[in-house]
Amino acid sequence: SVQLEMKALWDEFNQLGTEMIVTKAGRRMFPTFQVKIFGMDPMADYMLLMDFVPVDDKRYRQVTNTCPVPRYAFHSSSWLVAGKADPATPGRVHYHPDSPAKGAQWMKQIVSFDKLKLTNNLLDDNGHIILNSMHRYQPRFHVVYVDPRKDSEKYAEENFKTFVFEETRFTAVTAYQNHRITQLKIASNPFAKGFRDCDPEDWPRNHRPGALPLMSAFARSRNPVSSPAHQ
Amino acid sequence: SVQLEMKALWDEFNQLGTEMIVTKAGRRMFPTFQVKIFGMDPMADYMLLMDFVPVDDKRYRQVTNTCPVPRYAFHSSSWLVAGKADPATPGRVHYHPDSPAKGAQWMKQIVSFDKLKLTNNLLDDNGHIILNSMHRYQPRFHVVYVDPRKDSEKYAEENFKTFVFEETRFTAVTAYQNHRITQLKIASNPFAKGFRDCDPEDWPRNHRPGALPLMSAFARSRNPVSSPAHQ
DNA sequence: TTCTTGTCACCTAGGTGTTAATAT
DNA sequence: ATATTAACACCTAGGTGACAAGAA
Repeated sequence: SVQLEMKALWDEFNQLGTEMIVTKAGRRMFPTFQVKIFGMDPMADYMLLMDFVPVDDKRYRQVTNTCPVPRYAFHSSSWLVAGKADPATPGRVHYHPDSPAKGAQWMKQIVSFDKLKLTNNLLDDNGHIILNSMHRYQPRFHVVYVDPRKDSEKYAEENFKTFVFEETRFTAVTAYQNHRITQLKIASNPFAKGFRDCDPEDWPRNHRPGALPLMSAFARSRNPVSSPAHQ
Repeated sequence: SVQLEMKALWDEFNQLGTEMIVTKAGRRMFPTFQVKIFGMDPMADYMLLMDFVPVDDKRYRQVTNTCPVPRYAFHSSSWLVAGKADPATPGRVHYHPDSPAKGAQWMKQIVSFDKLKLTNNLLDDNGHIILNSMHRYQPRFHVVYVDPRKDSEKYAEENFKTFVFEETRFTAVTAYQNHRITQLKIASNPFAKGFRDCDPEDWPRNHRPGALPLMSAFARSRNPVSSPAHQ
């Protein structure tokens, strides 16, 4: 069995509609996909990998807020279907760089996919995961038992196990669309500390799930709740 | 067979008498021990590891230069035997973190031991290599073939191969003793760039073996050649 | 108008020798 | 006198969102 790490943080992002930046050079995910694994054979070899499947066949676009009141005249509020998905990207797979390794090795600490990078470059030759911007994806985690038997291909089915955590779904974007996502990233990603404007001490040390994310009063006051948009 | 990388740099250090810093927290080696490997079975598993053996049973001390002429009144010039070695340190071993891996994996790129750290802390619990300061050591590189046979212990001898490069010998120190070693480290280690005082562009790009190391004229003028000391 | 790209200041994380203080 | 330690400034290396300019 597999347990998602930082589930509370994933939930918080998922509630707002997680966005992940894709760039030509490749961008890491935040939160990072990390799991604790249980129940492996300590002496057997396993490969760990991830892939990403489209959640639907839709392309998204940003809803423009045309409210005339100045204080609401910022940007946008929620997602709108913009048509059929773009042609599928090469369905790449990311092997955890420690693969293959013994079950004991995998289980004795958190397995972190922090080397995994997302790109929108269809011609990428760095082995990064290629995604279409403005499309939604579901990360999947796979465990492959390295079967020592000579005819191991026959048992491919039973040596393969997939785990899906719906709270890790996200929209690939080239720039953040939802300002609250931006603020939550800034508040919780150590590498974005330079953009914080309050309570630098309080995160993530004293963070309790359900507590308000650390945003400036300004950020907190606007963009109240994203609600489904009807055309 | 195994080929030492950066041999020219190792030779240059060795000619001056290589010193490696040891600290409580652990210090990397510079130059880093790196090798190219040939002739493995691409499909077989191997473990790669290093250890360090005392070159002799001597303890060293610095020769004090008592020359009264001011311009030579700096510090020291060469090494002197100071007595029998201190009690042996725990003979630790450093496994390359990618171990075990297939021969094909090891051979397709340079194998670098840049995670290896040296410490003088006898109680170290970070798995670092423990050495006595002011003692000389010979790094050794070992390749272990992971024998799939059930009674593999019987073949331990033939599945084990050791490589020694004498030019990688060094004296463990807590602070540099030979100023020319300091200067060569500063000139060739990118992390010490902040201490360079000339030709910042010229190293190591245009470095030819045998060329003078980049030192300030001041450093070059003093400490001319270390010669063996007789008591 | 909407989306993408490249550059940037500002971070994290950690590897350098220097230096002054301390230990032996 | 010699050896060790700890704090420090200055690097490498690379992960952030902001922003302005460009592309579709």
